[in-house]
Amino acid sequence: MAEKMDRRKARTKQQLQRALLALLTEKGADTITVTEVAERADVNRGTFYLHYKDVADMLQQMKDEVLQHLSACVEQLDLTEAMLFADKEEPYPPMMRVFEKIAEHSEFLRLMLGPGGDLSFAIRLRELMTKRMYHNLEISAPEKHLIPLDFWAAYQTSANFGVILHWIEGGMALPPEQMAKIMIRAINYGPLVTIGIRQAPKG
Amino acid sequence: MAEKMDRRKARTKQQLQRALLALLTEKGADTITVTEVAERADVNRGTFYLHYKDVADMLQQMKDEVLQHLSACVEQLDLTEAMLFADKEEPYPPMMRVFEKIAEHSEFLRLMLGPGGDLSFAIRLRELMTKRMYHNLEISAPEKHLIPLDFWAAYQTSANFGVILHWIEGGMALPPEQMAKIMIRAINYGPLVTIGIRQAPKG
DNA sequence: AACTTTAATCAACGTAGTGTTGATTATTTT
DNA sequence: AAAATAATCAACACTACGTTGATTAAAGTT
Repeated sequence: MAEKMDRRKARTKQQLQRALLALLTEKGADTITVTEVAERADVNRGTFYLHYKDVADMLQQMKDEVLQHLSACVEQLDLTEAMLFADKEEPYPPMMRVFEKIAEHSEFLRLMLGPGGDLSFAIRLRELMTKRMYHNLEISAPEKHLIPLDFWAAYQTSANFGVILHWIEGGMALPPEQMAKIMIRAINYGPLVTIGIRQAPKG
Repeated sequence: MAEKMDRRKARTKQQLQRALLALLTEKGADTITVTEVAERADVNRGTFYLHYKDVADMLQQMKDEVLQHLSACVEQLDLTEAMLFADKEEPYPPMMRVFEKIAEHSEFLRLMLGPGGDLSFAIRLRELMTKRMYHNLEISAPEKHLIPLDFWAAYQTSANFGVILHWIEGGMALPPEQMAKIMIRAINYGPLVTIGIRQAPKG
């Protein structure tokens, strides 16, 4: 996947990415020009086109990379396993690793998920986060209920995503370990109880 | 708030808005030019500048208008009142009016909340939807709990917003009446139970 | 209906960013 | 040391921008 890259190519690509990141903290993605990125990166404008088609393409590639990284972590999650940890009052390790990865890309994620961010990216990330978490539960969920199943899923997935968003927006004040705990609890003590998949905790 | 407008001014403004809406269904907002909007609206390019600063400004004004309309509806909500209707199995009328207003602006909302939409707008809408719903509850919420209060709020508000998003994304298949029911149930039978603000329903 | 005010049109202008080209220089790999 | 690859630079035509001033059309006003 990652072929060896010419040192020069890798270096200028990094310069360009840093430049774009810096510009994103200053102004909206829409208003950033190739000229600006190149100037900021101290690179000839023509050089930019040796790497990317335009600014939008560059951003897209960066998004894809981050999602790729996060995806690998999320793949490791197993909700059934996670529930055991919730009862033991311990953070579920794979969940911790997810939050650590998020923290690793904090700057980029904060930009892409805040106002001025990219809704398409947020939607993809939400799907990534929740698809795997619930794909094995859907079968066992009851057919008829107070709320249609698809709406229940929307409720649940958005809720979990909202917790993550809140963490990112708040500058990731809490450590990944505590976030893992909170997340598991949210999943465990949330509407899962209501919908009857899981027994209510004693409290 | 709405002063009488010269017929011409109102007419061309409408033409421009229709043109922008049409273009938004075809391509990303970033790539839409003043020239395109003017051409599509069958209006001189210079005329555009008599109404808006640029395309971004035009979109912003349209967003503000829609949010203004929705805000008026949401103002009418009272969560305490709403809970009574949940028990009675009836849709809470002010909630219905909210969903009717959403349906009224369905085209625009679908565009702004889907991929390619505007995250800033989504965030503002989420805040609008949920701020009023929980502002009176926060006081009565317990201090210490399994999940920090701000994370619980993030969970809850995102969850509710997710339900609305799901409805919009799905083409608003269910009628506002049924959505009002679902929404109230989600609020009522959700983690409110868990956090102890409300007694668990008998089921 | 005549008058006045306001909008929209049109052509033209300099400006800025775009995407590409070909020739040249610098760096890395082999 | 030689070959291959990247980055630089200047120049190009092109497109959209935002603004201007003069003109025409349509609305509101008395």
